[in-house]
Amino acid sequence: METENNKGHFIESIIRDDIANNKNKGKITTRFPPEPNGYLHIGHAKSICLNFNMAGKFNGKCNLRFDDSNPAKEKQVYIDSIQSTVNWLGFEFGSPYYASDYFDRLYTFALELIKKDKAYVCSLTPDEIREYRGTLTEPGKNSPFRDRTVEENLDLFSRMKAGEFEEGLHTLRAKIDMASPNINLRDPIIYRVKKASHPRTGNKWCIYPMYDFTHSLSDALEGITHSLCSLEFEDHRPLYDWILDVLDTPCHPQQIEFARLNINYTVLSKRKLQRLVEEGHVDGWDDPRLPTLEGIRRRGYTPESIRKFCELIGVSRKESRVDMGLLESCLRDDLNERAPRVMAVLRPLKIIIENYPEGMTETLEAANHPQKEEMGKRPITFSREIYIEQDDFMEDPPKKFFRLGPGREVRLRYAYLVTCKEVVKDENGNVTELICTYDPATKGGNTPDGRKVKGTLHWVNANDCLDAAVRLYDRLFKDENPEQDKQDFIENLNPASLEELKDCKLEKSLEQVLPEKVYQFERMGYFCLDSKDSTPDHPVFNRTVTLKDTWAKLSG
RNA sequence: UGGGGCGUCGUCAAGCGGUAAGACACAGGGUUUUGAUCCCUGCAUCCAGAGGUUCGAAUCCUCUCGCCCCAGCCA
Repeated sequence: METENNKGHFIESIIRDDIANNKNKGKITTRFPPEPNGYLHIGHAKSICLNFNMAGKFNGKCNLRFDDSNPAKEKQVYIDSIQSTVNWLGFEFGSPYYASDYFDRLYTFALELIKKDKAYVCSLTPDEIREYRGTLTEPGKNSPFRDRTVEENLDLFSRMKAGEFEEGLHTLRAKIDMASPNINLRDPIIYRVKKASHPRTGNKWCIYPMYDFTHSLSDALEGITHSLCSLEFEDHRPLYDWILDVLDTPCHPQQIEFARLNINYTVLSKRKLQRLVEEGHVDGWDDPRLPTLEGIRRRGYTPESIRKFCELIGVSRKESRVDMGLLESCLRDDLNERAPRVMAVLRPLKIIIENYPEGMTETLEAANHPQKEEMGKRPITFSREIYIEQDDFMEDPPKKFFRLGPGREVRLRYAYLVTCKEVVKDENGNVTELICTYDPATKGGNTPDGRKVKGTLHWVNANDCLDAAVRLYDRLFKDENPEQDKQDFIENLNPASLEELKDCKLEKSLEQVLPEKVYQFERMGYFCLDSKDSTPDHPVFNRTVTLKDTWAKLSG
């Protein structure tokens, strides 16, 4: 799949060089460090693939580590969901790691910092801290508590840990430089009091380490060699390095930043996704319209297609917005290979074949995949009454329309050639039924006389089919970039992102299928059983993705 | 008008001083019992702009322009 001399993206180049120079003894260890405060989305998939693939490619290891240092936002459900999602994507991580498992060691590191006079307990209020921090263009000023003695700091910090102080009264701050042009270096807070119960450590702690402190040290403790993160952490790298330089740590991982993923016609920020769910614009975190991995999975996306997508988009430092069409293309590519073909009529129009014997039923053979004989064949039944797609008939068709019309002949896939003899309408002039004739010589859809038929339609036997509901999904937003400032992205929601068809007729073989198994409804797209709302009595199918549709493009 | 980044085809993205890969999209054509798949073909004389260095620059230098990130006791 990849050429031998392909050097890969810039991170891969760095890793190759490091291995060539025997840095870290030639070992590679990466990590995927989600905070368990939400569900994973396709943007996380990029990071997951990057980290696991780099480790895999160079005989290394990738840790799944929960960055759980803020109990106010984190929950066990997210921890569970994240693990199963990473596994579903196809990556093995053994047992997960938790930053919370390092709380004791992190506390000891904080003590070390204090003893080295590189940290102090600050008793400014939150407002004062902000004030003292300065602005983007003005330097900050030193906290009046900056010169507390080591003893005093040790005492105060241990009392913070003991729970003697309420939230907001004291913080532990790194003593760096209040005049630094990099705001992250203006004595960043590294510990705060938070009297919250933690999903894993319960009430053991009432002080919790901040991200920069936790992350750099967790990386070092795990022997991470390459700490890959997104661009917005670039400004944090000096702090990451400062912490690891000042403290006596097992190693000093290299932080490398890359651009996070953006995709058009959707949003990929936890906050925005959360709003969509909480305000009820979608039906939960696993709504098939959402770019969450649980949503995408329910929709019918395969892990393989997501991994392929992540490979194709590349890794760079340029902020970009990838075309949703590429994701869909990866999906179709994969589904085209593995999805069995089947026939289903979504908007039924009844056809009566007047010269076909009443009460007769024939069993015909249909291929499960036109290009893959090994996928076998299945029986389908045919009778006097069948359904075809409403869109496959036009009373007054344009010349380029080669489906059914009055007097026209088409092929019913795997069955017979039929000709439309009569159009039956109701009192409002709506077409309700078609009377056709069939040519017995064309069984199987063959034309022994060699005559050409342009159109081949899918159909379902009216006397031997399954009733089902089918959900047609479209993009969630109308605009390519729903996050444009000025307007609220909610206003950009596509009102037609979900259309539910309730009177669909499916071929009988679909009777006992499992969710996540995707089928191609020939000429209609790829579909799978919904994992949540489907019941044996009332099956519900989701449209995973449409087929490429040249005709739709031509006909507007 | 503080600091840190980024600007190569419509969208991603290779390229690392030797004369613009690839993918998606798009446009033509062929095959086809899915207007699907598959198969051909085309698609940046040009790399944000302007100067400069060089035999030679998207690649080096200078300046200009544009966009993104940072002032949570979030990560």
